[in-house]
Amino acid sequence: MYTGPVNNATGQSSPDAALGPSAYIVLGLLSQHAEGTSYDLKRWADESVGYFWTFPRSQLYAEPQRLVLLGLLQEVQEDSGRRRRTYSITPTGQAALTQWLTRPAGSPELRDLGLLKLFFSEQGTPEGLMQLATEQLRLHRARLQEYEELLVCAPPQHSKRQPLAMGLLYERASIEFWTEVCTAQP
Amino acid sequence: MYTGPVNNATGQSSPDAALGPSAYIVLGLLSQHAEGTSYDLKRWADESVGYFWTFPRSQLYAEPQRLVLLGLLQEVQEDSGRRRRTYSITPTGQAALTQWLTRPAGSPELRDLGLLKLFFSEQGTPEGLMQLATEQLRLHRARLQEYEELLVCAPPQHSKRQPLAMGLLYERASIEFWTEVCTAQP
DNA sequence: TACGGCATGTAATCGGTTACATGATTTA
DNA sequence: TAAATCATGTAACCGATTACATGCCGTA
Repeated sequence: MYTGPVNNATGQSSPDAALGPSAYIVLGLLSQHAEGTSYDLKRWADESVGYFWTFPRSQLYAEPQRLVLLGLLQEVQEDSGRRRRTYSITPTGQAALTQWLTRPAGSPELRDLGLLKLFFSEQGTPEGLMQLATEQLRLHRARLQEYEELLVCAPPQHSKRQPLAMGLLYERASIEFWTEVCTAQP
Repeated sequence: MYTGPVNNATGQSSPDAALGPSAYIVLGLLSQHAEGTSYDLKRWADESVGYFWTFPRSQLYAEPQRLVLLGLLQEVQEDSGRRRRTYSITPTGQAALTQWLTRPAGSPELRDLGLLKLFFSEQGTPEGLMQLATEQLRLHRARLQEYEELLVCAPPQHSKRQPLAMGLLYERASIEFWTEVCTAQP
């Protein structure tokens, strides 16, 4: 039985309690690079986290605005021309970022559309299944090659090379898997 | 037992091109099992696709409603007691499902919060990083064990065992990876 | 100077998540 | 029969995606 509304909030919410991952991507990128516009963020993301975590460009316009309102970012807007906004991280923002790093990350999911289709593949034709498998093989092979090239010129820091290493392991596993799917077809 | 009215839609057959993955999960599950309530869907999902693609329970109330409006599902509501809704797939829905299967799935993403934190781990402490790595190791090991047990009693069809096989590969790769992260720390 | 591509932003919409709420059934 | 648990639904909010627009700049 429900005994009434539980409202234990004092109206003073912990500032960064419920930020999404993309908020921390913005904070993280602005912590590495001193400052940047939404467009800069887009470029930085595309060649780093973008390889395993993507989102549309418009997020990088909306998200910083929210973070400014929360005091985690500081914004400077040109007063002429394009009036573009340049963001930088505040001490509060930096604190929120490092505090986020200490919280557990939880269990990741594969969330793979290809696997989903495979799971329901009985509803389709064997040819369709084969198409799916060969498409996935092609994509994973391309990804793998891309990663191998990236690894050559990747920055020396562990934190930047390691995710790439996981990418390699994942792509190789995927290639093994879809190859197996291909050959297991009657 | 089910005496309620059939809620049928205007069946506008305009392109279903823009349905999200969860729509197809619902369609797929209702294609395998003849019919079911939202709660049934939840149970089926939890013990099948739920291992690599999760979503909150409330989705399984909202999504079928949308699909009924589109004419892809048929709904029968009890007229007494809980007035619960039982859904079944229509021929149109079945067609939408099989057609979805033929469309390319695209490149999957890791979208792993742990990797994200690792990527930004320079902003934190070495101890925090070690915590992250050991947490991830623990979670992946638990997942791996779960999958191995599932494999024993999994249904014989390829389409159901194969995603599990990918799960095994992924978990093993992840364990290898986070172990390496642990030992690479100074 | 016209054009194409790079850069920059907003609005509308919708799916997904969280929180709220209650009915029905089993069990202590 | 009270309590716990299973089962079922709705509402509000918000992040994320899509679509819409337009400004600036290098170069042909």
